[in-house]
Amino acid sequence: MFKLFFKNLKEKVALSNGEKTAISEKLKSKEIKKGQFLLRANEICNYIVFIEKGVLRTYLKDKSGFEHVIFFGLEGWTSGDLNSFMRQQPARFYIDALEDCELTIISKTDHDLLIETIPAFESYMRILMTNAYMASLSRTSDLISLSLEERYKNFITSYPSIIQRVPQYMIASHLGVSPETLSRLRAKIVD
Amino acid sequence: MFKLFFKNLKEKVALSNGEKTAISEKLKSKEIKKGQFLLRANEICNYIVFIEKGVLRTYLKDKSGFEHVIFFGLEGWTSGDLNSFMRQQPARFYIDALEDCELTIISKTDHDLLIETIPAFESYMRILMTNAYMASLSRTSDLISLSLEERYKNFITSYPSIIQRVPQYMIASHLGVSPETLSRLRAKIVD
DNA sequence: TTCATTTCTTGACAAATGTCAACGAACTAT
DNA sequence: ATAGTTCGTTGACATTTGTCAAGAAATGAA
Repeated sequence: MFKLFFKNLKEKVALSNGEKTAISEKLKSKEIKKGQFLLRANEICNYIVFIEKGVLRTYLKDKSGFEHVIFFGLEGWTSGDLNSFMRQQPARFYIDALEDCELTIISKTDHDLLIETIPAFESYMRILMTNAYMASLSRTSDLISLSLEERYKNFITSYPSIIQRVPQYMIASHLGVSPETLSRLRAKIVD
Repeated sequence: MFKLFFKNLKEKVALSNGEKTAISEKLKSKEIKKGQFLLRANEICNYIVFIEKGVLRTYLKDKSGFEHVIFFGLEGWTSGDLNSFMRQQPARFYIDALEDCELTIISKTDHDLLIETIPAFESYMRILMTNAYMASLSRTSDLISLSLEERYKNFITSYPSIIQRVPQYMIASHLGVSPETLSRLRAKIVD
């Protein structure tokens, strides 16, 4: 139970047995099937999730109803609408399962409690947020400064497993272009 | 000294006088003049900075030498190449002053020490990183899902003071378009 | 003020990407 | 295996944005 979560946690912070137990008591497991939603826009995001198994997609809809993928979550990653979770405000994102998923989840109440009572947990969250921020900045930098071809090649080499597990039109959306444009790029690259 | 920094800090975490003094001892002030660089790509980012006064610009150069603005920092914001700072690796970003700046700075060594010895400081950094991540995600979402016109209007209403203090071609770069395109958009909006 | 520099605008054209539609391939459920 | 659905590719054309060049406007320095 929570196996990958604790593996990840222990890679980032030192943890006594007592702390591990205390954290453990606040965690819950949740399964969702392919196609099901973990969260929809305008709902309140009640927990952050750690992905033990499966693939989650986070996306938003623009005012024309078009979906834009914000990110994919694989085993070992965390997911959730952080803004909604932290501020308990309506979510901007939808999160659904692209494969059957096993998740470890922490509610807002328990998150706040663990932050206050277990310094190692606050350290963990700080490191998680710092890494997430750096990754997000890198994404923005790529979006703004690289050509589509460069972004696509980066993506393939950085996340080869996502390519295997996610339909191409969602990859296109994550790269910020239409499915047709990505398809044509791929045809061009083969030459 | 460090006035705005402590104001900001105290808004986010409770702080005893002893803690304030301990943090205070690790801070330094730095001034840089308009046009000077705080950091260049490939250098190591040795400190994170808190802006007491002035405007900083963070940007990167693509392989053609074109500059792309990642963000602007105003009074009350923090800046630095976080990835370079945290991992002590070569920076991807340039940071320069668009106005004369007064900065409060923390070195990597002192940052690490404060994180380890003062829980309130780690809380502060966690909150800072969480907010930065949420802001970055929001930027990515906007970039990927909004039209240029929507992004520009958002920018104007969210950061009216930046419009006053920063040349338009840098705003264009931040929005991810050429100066000419933004100029034409503005001409269109006037109608 | 006056000159030099930087910034902004505008036009003409090129390149990249989007949109719509058709079709075929791949996948799924029965 | 088959029928229905989803996904990927391709073509034709529209739209958006970029590029290059020229000149106007704004800014800053002497």
